[in-house]
Amino acid sequence: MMELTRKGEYAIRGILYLASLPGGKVALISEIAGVADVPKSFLAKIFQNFAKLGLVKSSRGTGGGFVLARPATQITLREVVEAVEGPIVPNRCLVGKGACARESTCTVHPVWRKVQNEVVSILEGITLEDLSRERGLPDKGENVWMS
Amino acid sequence: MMELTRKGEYAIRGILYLASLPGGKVALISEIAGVADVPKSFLAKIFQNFAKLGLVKSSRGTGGGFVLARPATQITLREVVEAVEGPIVPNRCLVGKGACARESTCTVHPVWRKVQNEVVSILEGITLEDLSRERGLPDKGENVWMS
DNA sequence: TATATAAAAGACTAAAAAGGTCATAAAGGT
DNA sequence: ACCTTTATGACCTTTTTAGTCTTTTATATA
Repeated sequence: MMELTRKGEYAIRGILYLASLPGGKVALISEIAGVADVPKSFLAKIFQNFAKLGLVKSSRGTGGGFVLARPATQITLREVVEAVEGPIVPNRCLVGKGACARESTCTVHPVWRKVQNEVVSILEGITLEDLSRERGLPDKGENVWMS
Repeated sequence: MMELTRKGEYAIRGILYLASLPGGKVALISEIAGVADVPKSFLAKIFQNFAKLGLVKSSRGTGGGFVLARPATQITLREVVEAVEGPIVPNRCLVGKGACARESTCTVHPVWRKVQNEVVSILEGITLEDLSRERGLPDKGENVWMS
């Protein structure tokens, strides 16, 4: 249950590479695909979508490529994940008002709502910066991510 | 992302009906399917699996049918969900030791681990009893499930 | 023992989603 | 012009989802 697709993994690896680059440096899709170990034309699709959604900026021709549209501190993991996988919704019941006929009586509903809130808030709390900044060694203590 | 399948929904609705019955009362698959509004032969598969996993007990022939194998207070939503959907694993990386080559360097890893722990602990904290016992009216306050 | 009743098992299917690939077009630089 | 690089859209294969249907096996009861 709840599995990230390959597309999602690829997307994260790709954009994370971009975030690891010195600010403003553009990267070619073939470069990103190489480093992130993702089929090139598949990653291209993913990044074209990122560009549409305003997560990255693209430019064509010589010297073109991709850059983050905003600083890595201002892009959350939630945005990236939702960009590729769609909204985080553990159950059809939660997609929108009236989507589920049972809504008012269903006792499971609030449980899924809570799951949704929990997951969203975890992913919202992590930026690309957090992820591309190398973690301190485990025995140094203070691992922000493990609860 | 993270969507419960129809099978998962059906499973929950079905077993919840069983949990709502006076203890020890058997129900026919056709009865459960009717009440839970699930295609009968599909639900049959689901319940055969539940039986194998020891969530319900089945008996054939006249007077046969299905009963919960344990009291509703001792079956968690986690068990039910994992019985149909498999383990709760937000990312391939988390399925087992060595499943992911990047494991030691991947900074996203701990985030998924945390998501997994959160979700599992929410679902583990809810029993079929909690779900079949009707909730108090919303304005009575104290809704245990909404955070 | 024959019969009706119910779940168990397994084969089968259609439709959708996942996971790509490829050819061509359009834009930008030299 | 020509080369580089992204954009777009058509296409494809494999896997998963969401079932159905038939046959078999177990059980109670007349």
